[in-house]
Amino acid sequence: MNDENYITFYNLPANKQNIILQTAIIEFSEYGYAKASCNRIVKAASISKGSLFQYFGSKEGLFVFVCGRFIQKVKEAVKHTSSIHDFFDLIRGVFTAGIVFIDHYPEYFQIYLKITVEHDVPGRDNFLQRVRLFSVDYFGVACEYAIAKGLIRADLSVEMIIFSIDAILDKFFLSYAGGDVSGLDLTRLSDAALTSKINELVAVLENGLKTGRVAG
Amino acid sequence: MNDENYITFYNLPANKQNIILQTAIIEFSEYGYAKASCNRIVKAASISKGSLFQYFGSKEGLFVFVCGRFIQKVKEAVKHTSSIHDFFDLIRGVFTAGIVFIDHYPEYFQIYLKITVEHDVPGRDNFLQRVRLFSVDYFGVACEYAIAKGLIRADLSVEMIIFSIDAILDKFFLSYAGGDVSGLDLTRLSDAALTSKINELVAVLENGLKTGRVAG
Amino acid sequence: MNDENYITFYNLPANKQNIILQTAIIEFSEYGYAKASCNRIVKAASISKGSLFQYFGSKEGLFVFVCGRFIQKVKEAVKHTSSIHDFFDLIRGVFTAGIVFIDHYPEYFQIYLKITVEHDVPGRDNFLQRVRLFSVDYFGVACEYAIAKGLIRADLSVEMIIFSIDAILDKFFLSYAGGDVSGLDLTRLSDAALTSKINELVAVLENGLKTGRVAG
Amino acid sequence: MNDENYITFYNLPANKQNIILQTAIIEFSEYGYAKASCNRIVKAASISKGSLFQYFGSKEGLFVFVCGRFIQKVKEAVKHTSSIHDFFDLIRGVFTAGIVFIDHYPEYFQIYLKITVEHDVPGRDNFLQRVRLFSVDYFGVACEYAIAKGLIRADLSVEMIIFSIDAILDKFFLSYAGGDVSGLDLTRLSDAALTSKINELVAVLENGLKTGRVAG
DNA sequence: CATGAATGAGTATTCATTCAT
DNA sequence: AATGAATGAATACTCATTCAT
Repeated sequence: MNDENYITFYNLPANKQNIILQTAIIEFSEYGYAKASCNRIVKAASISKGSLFQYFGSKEGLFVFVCGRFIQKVKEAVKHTSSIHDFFDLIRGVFTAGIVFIDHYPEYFQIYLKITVEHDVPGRDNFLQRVRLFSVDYFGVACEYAIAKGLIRADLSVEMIIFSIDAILDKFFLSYAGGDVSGLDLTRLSDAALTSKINELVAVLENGLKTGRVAG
Repeated sequence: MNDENYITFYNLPANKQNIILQTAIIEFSEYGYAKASCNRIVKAASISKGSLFQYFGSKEGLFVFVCGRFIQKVKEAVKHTSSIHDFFDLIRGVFTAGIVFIDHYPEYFQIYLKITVEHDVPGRDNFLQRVRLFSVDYFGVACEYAIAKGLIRADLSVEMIIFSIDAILDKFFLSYAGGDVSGLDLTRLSDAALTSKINELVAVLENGLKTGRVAG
Repeated sequence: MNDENYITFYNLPANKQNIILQTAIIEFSEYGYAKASCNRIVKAASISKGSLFQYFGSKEGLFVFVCGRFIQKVKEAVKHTSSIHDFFDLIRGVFTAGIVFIDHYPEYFQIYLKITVEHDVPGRDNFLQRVRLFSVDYFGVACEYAIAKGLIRADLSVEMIIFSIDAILDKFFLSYAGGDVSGLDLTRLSDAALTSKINELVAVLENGLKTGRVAG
Repeated sequence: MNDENYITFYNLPANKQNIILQTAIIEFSEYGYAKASCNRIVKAASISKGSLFQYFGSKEGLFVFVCGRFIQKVKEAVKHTSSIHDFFDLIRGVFTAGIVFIDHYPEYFQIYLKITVEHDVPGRDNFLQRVRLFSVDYFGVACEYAIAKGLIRADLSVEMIIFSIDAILDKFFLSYAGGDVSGLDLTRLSDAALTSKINELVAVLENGLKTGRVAG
């Protein structure tokens, strides 16, 4: 399964493709890579064992395929935020985009989380770099622009600014997806309540925690 | 493995106990709970299969035992920060304590990360609540005190303040432990460079990102 | 192994099916359920370990399958006695049918005996109710009819009449199958000798149950 | 564990002996011989593994010991019936003795049942011959005497007479112990109801065996 | 005499992958 | 192109017995 990847699979009727893909996504999201079972997948998707391996060559091939689809969806989800020009509005836009993504593709998000901590996942590093939803490449330009305009403190490195933003986004999405065991439960909040939480977090990023001004 | 737990194990000579414990820690840190292999453990620790189950009753028993040791170590690591009174110094203290912990027990930290995303881990929720190193319970009191003293903005909820701090700490430790694939590599930094990064992050928390003051 | 049971097994060539079934029957008859070994079965049947579980899903699945076949055979064995109208001839017919069954399927009879005293056998109660070869349901109608006709003493309850008959049949079959260690060895008797024993036992029952005196 | 059997065990304080014996009895009654676990026994009896094997040499040795005690109890239970002179009163006496025995030693009775169908039980044949509670040796003399006196039909062989009686006793005790799945449940009957059932069964035997007509 | 740690073959079951049809 | 039977090493776990202390 090196070159002409997945051609047999693409010849399948679209709805059969979808069933197989969905089944695989669910399996990987539930069990991660290593514990996912091809046996369960073929049973749940009602295809023969031989077919799965004909389509994807191996468990690994299937997983790489699923990850590819994942990345496509991420790109689509983030696309429309590119028109936002204010730096902190952009952050808010990313919060929103993330929520929408998790609502649409909760299993993909689970897969992402699993891969994060699982070693020995094929294509792990490559995948994580590409999928890391809203990171360096994305905020980098906007951040440098904001510094240049004097809108952001110049005594902070771009690197650590983005790190801070990423950190809060990561934890927020994790909590929203229900995977966080810290006190905060974002799972069952109304849209308004959620927006309020987001505003608080952006406020922290914007203005910090202290009452008296320190430096600028 | 309910009552008089681990008595057989405790009767073992100390160095044998250590070998077994270490072997188990390494296995769980590498594979998580589900994929960890008792076979590999007994082979690596040079004990018989029967012995492992005599000591811990089950894979689960062994895991719970390892987690217990983990929590002990966490408690020790955090203990000395309790004397710090300035809120942001406390945060710095926690950064340092975390680094020291990860330096001493990198495998424990890996286990923690694995459990974070793995479902069906015995005692998961209980463990995560207890081990969640530097969170709500820990910062809560100090934070409320700082607000009461007027040192921290009152327009932010304690909940979201702690969330922000946790978020940055989590990601920092993750990056330091080498598990983060974001651009930032904290793995090979000198102590001075590390301190500088920490100071930047605390600065963000203290004063936020913006140049002009917004509210207070 | 819930739905479409045993389909893989049924796709096997008939003689392979037979080998596997026979091997399993022998194993269960020799060791009962709990002590029967899947390892021994696959070795004796010359199939791979994986195959056995592909066919039957579990040891339990295999056992249930074997029991199903058992019940089929029992039904066939008893069928032809339904045309017998005289009550004591019917009893004689059941003696004969039992002997024929044990001759044909001695291992099945052993399985039946094992299940009788083994707890924790999957489907035990259900199985015993269905297989209980010549019991309440079977003799019940005939017995009530005989009482109504005045052929059997009315001062005995149907319940205890059947109990008595069952008791003697049970012990007879047990002795015939070689499992009884009472003085009586029915194992190596000629047909004529066997018939004579049966007649003696039916005579006891007849005189015990009948209204009119027969002999003495 | 061949010659000076169990001497170490007999040196134990009586109540320790009892605990060990009881524990073993319960284990064997629940699991039969093959599936009984020495591990469970030593744990439940709170003795060391080494001790058990010092006392009894092996699982087999322990089992044989338990069986020996069993036989003692059986002998005691039947003793007092030896004074009964009427043949059918003797049968009634045996019914009663059996009930009393099962009430006192239900586990022993379970062991007996298990052994009945389990092969590869050490000393099985020997044990079954000796324990077979109320059989040939016991009824033999009384039966021959009754025939000689003309109280029992002479056209039946002693062998089959005893067989019939044994059959009904066996099934009765089995039902009483709750191990029978035939319609009859003797488990929860009052003493009076039980006596009534016994009388019905003895009536069947009496009329079946006696020379003079009794009732009908 | 008592102890209990050590053992290794045993148990049922699952797995990704292959390949003849 | 699709099938699905076959595989054997892997999994966690239990066992009766031994023997040095």
